[in-house]
Amino acid sequence: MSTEYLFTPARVGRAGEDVALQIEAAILEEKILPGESLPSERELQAQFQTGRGVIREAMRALKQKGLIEIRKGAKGGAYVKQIDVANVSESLALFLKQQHVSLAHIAEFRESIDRTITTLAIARADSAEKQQLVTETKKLLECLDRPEPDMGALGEMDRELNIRLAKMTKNPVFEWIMQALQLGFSSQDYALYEDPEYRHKTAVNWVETANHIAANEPLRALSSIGAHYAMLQRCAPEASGDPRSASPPTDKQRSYNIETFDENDEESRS
Amino acid sequence: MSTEYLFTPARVGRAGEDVALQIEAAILEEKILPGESLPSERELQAQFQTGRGVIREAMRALKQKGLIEIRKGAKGGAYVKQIDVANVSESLALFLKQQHVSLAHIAEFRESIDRTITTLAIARADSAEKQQLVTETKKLLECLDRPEPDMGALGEMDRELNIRLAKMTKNPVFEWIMQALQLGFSSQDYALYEDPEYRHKTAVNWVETANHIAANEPLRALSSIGAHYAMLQRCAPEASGDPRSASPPTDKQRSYNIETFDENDEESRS
DNA sequence: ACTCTACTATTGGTCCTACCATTATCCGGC
DNA sequence: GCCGGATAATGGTAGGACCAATAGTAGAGT
Repeated sequence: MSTEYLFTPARVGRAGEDVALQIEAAILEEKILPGESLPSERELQAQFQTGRGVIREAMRALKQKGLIEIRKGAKGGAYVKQIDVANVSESLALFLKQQHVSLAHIAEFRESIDRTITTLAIARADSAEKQQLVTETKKLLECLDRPEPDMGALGEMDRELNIRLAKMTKNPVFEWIMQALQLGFSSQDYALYEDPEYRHKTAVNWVETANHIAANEPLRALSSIGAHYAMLQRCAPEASGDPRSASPPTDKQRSYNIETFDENDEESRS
Repeated sequence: MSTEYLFTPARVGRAGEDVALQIEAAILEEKILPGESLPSERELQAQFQTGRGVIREAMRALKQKGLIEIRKGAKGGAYVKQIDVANVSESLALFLKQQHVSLAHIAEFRESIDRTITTLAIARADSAEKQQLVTETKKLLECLDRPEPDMGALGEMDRELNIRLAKMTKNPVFEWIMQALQLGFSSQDYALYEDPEYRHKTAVNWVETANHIAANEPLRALSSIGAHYAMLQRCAPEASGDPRSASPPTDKQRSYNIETFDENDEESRS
């Protein structure tokens, strides 16, 4: 009963996009709220006075954007949903992957974000959250000491820790960016976790950082983070080159052309 | 001759996604390079042993992801292209829009990014780039003093300045994030520019910041940036200037993985 | 020999119709 | 009252036909 005549017939030539845009607009203007469903494909076909294929293509585009979710069967159809960060992450991940962006560049960005997040978390999170963070980091350390560490699980814990910390800023933007980054270069990240030294030092560093956060010691916490990224730089093997060669932190060797980084072959493992 | 038998017949039920995934994988593994074109839809239809509608929907999804570009006519088809930041931006913008992210939260994030960018730019950009930045900021100030300032042009200049500064970090990630942010919430940003005081102070602040950057004075430059965001907070209208008030420390606030749709009536205010 | 035009082949865009698979709902038998 | 099958609604697929745009080419005209 929701949609009487929201939609107008589509023009020719690019009808599919036209349909998609109209529906997207309706969703963004909240004429259709999350949880509600669009009319069935055959009904839309009638409203737009077009073929069903056009509607289906529009639906596919909207689904890809994360605006709708499609369910089969009776009472199925296209349900408007809240866009998930995962959509942004996927988009970012695709981009990073295709650009062959070096780990060094991402790490530098992450370090800057991590520092801000830590500072804000110390300022805004309550002591319970901070204590919880400490507990989780200790759990990570325990898992590490087991005989056969599960890389997947460890990576997952690391990811969750980062997101937990980001949540403590009380600013959702930081949380989303962190999630996007986590998903964005997890593939490269896993390789690092293969290094037992990196694994161990990372876990220890997490505990250290969490303790400093819990103790409301911003400078010490930032120092720990700096140590972590310095260590990452050392452990990063041939993977995407030396950070300094790609983006030197020292102001002595500047004026590098960005296009000249990452000359190593793409690891076509398998 | 390009694609012999890269693709295998798709399974039933979700054939469209299957096809899209296979093609996406082929692109990401660089079995098809940017600039090259995929086989025609009818050819793919044969290779995948499926209907043409399935292929078309897959194409639509890939196009939406920004992986391919579709041209009509003879020698048309799906051409693999480099993903543009615009895709990430659009995704992010959609997300921010639907989540009703407050300007305060975005501003806080931007401030942290801006500070890092400024620091890195001072360290890595050469003097020519810095001088160029100063020149551009002065140009912005000039445009502002004209009788009838064009909001669109001013916003554009501000955007370009931000991106120019981000480029000076020599780390493309910062550039992309800045572009994504610029495109992502430009709609909200324009409103601020309506305020003549904000306009003027922003321009003056830009010149100031650029001068400090050119003079290699990181602390003064950061101070300018802080002043800018403090001013933004004052000028921001009802948009709740303080991040902490916009997002109370309770995790009760509207989350993104929302399952609890608000039940308010669907009055479509127009 | 050059240029412009019209034709043609290729390819995406649309429409249609039929049928299959899945799922919520309803109805009848137990 | 409960359970299971029939039913209907809906997305998913198949295949064919035609339209529209476009690049290449053959041919007419100069």
